[in-house]
Amino acid sequence: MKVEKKKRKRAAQEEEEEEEDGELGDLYFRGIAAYFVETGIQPRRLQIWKQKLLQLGGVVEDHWSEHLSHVFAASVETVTDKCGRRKLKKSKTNVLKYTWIEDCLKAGKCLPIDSYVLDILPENRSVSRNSTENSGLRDNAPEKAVSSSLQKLTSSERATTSDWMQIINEGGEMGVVSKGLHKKETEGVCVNCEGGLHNTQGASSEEDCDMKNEAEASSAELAPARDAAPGPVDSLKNEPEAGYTPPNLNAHITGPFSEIKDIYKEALGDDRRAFSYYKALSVLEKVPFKITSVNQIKGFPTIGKSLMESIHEILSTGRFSKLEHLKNDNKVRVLALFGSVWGIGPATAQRLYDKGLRTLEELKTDNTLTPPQRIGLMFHNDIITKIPRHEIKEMEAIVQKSGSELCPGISIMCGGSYRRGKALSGDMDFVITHPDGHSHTGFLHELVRKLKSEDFLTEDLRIGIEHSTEGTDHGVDTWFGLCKYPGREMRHRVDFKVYPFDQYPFGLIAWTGNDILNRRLRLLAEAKGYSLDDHGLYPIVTDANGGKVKLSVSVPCKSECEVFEKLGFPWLEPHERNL
DNA sequence: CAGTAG
DNA sequence: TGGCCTTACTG
DNA sequence: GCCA
Repeated sequence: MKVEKKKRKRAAQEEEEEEEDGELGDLYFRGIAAYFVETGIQPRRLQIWKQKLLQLGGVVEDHWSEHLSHVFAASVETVTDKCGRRKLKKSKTNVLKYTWIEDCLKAGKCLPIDSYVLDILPENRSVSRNSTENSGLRDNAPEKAVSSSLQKLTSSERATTSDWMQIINEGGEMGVVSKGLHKKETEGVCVNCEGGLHNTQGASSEEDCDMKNEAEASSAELAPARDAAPGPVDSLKNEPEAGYTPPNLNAHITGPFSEIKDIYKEALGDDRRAFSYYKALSVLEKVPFKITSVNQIKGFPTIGKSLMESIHEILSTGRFSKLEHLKNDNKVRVLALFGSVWGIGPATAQRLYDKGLRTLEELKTDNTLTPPQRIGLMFHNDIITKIPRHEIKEMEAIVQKSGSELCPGISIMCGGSYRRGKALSGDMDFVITHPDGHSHTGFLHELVRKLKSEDFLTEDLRIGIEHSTEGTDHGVDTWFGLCKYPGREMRHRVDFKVYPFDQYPFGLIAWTGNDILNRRLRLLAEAKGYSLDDHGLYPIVTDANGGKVKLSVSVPCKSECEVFEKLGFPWLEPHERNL
C-alpha cells in the first residue's frame, strides 16, 4: 500500500486520434471495425487493445452489429451470449480471440487470423465442430468485409468511438458518460454488486451476512434494470474471474521506473515528477505483451516524450542512464535511504544529510527525531518488507476475532491492496464499522488496547481524533501503528479507520483504492456536481450569491455499489480496481 | 506552521 | 506556461 | 514528468 497510495494527479487524456495517425505508414489495423466482448477481460487490457486498434487505423464500436469486420472475445461462450449464436453465424464477422491482437502487436503487423478464430458451434453446445464451414467463413479476406463496413461508418459512429476512448482513457470528463458504458452499468451493477460483497475477503460470519442482506436489499431496489436484461446478467454472473494478477511482462521497464519514482518522491521531493512515473507504471504493468519497441506503445496515455526516450534507451541499450546517474550520486542515495524511513520525508532527509549523517546507524544517534520517526527507523527493515497475502488473511482473522469479542456485530475488513487481490502488500488497512449505527463509537480505543494486550499491536505511530458521541461531526477514528505476525518479532504497518455505518461504503471505497480509481471517482463526482471523499457524496449547490457550497449532508449509500451507481461508474469488483 | 502520510 | 488532491496529525 |  505504502508505495501506491500516494499522490494522484490528473491522468492522461485521450490522444488526438485519426488525424495524425493518417500520416503514419504502418496502420496495419486499417479498415477493421471491431466490437469487443468485455466479459472475462480485465478492463485495463481492454483499454490497451482498443487503444492500439484505434491507433493503428481500426475502429472500435461500443455495440455489436452485423456489419462489423471483427468481434473479439475471450471465449465462444462469452461472444455467443453477447451477440447471439445465430446472428454471428449469419454475419461475415470474424470472431477472434484477443490473442490475435496481442500477437499482431508483438509482430508489428497484421497476422493471418486462421489460428485465432473462435468457432461458433451450432445450437447444441457439444464438442463436435464443423471446421469446414467455419474455415470457409473465416477465410474471407479481412479487406473485403472491412471495406464495406468502412463505408457504413458514419461520422456519428466515429464520434461514438471517440467518446469511448475518452472514457476509457481517462474516466474524467465523464459528464458525457456514454452509451456503451451506461448500458453496461444498468445491466451489470446490481448483480455484480451482490457478488462483490459476497466476495469480500474474510468478513466475520455475522458481518458477511449483514453485507449480503445489504447487497440484496440494494439489488431489489434496482430490480427493474436487472429484469430488463436477463441474458447479459446471467453471463455476467457466471463470468469466470480469470487471473487476478496477470504477470507483468515488462519488468525490464517498470523495475527501473519504479526505482526512479521512489527517488523522485522520497529523496528529492519531486512529487509531480514521481507521480508521472507512477501513472506510467500502472499503464506499463498491464501491457499484455512484452514491449520490444517504442513503436508498440506510441501514443499511450501518460507516456510522453521523455518517458518514451527513456523506454527507448532501456530497450536498445539495457540501461537507464537517468536512474544510474541518480543512484551513483552519493547524496541522492543517502536522501533516498533516509526518506524511506516512515515519518521522514525529503525535507527531513535533507536536514539530516546536512548535519553530516550518512547511514541509518548514524541516524539512530540523532536526538532530533520525533518518536514516530524513531519507531520508523528502529523497524525500518521490517516495515519495508512486503507482507504475503496468506499472512494478512490470518492477521485479519485475529483482528476480527478480538473485535467481535469486544463488540458483537462489529464489521472489520482489511482493505487496501490486500482487498484488491494483490499477492503482497506493504501494509494493512482495516476499515471498521457497526451496522447498528452507534456501537462503533469508542470502539477503536478498546480494540487497540485489547490487541496490544494480546501482543499483536506493538507500537503507536499516530492516533486519530476522538469520535464524537453526538455523531454531528465527520470524525473518523484512526490509528496508525505497528503489529507482529504471531510468533515473530518482525513489525508490519497497520492502519485502522472506524466509520459510522452511513459513511462506511465511502470509507471502504476510499481505503480499497487504488489511488487512480479514487481519483477518477472524485473527478466524476465533481463533473456531476458532487464532492466525494472517504465519508460521503455531497451535492454542490449554488447559493444566493452564486457561490459554490458543499452541502453537509451526503447522498445516502448503503453499499459500495450504490456509490458507483449513483456516480454512474461501472461497477468494479475489488480485484478489478487495480487501475 | 512545515512536514508527513494516506 | 501552469496545474496536477485533500485532510488531519505531529512537533 | 504529462497535458491542455
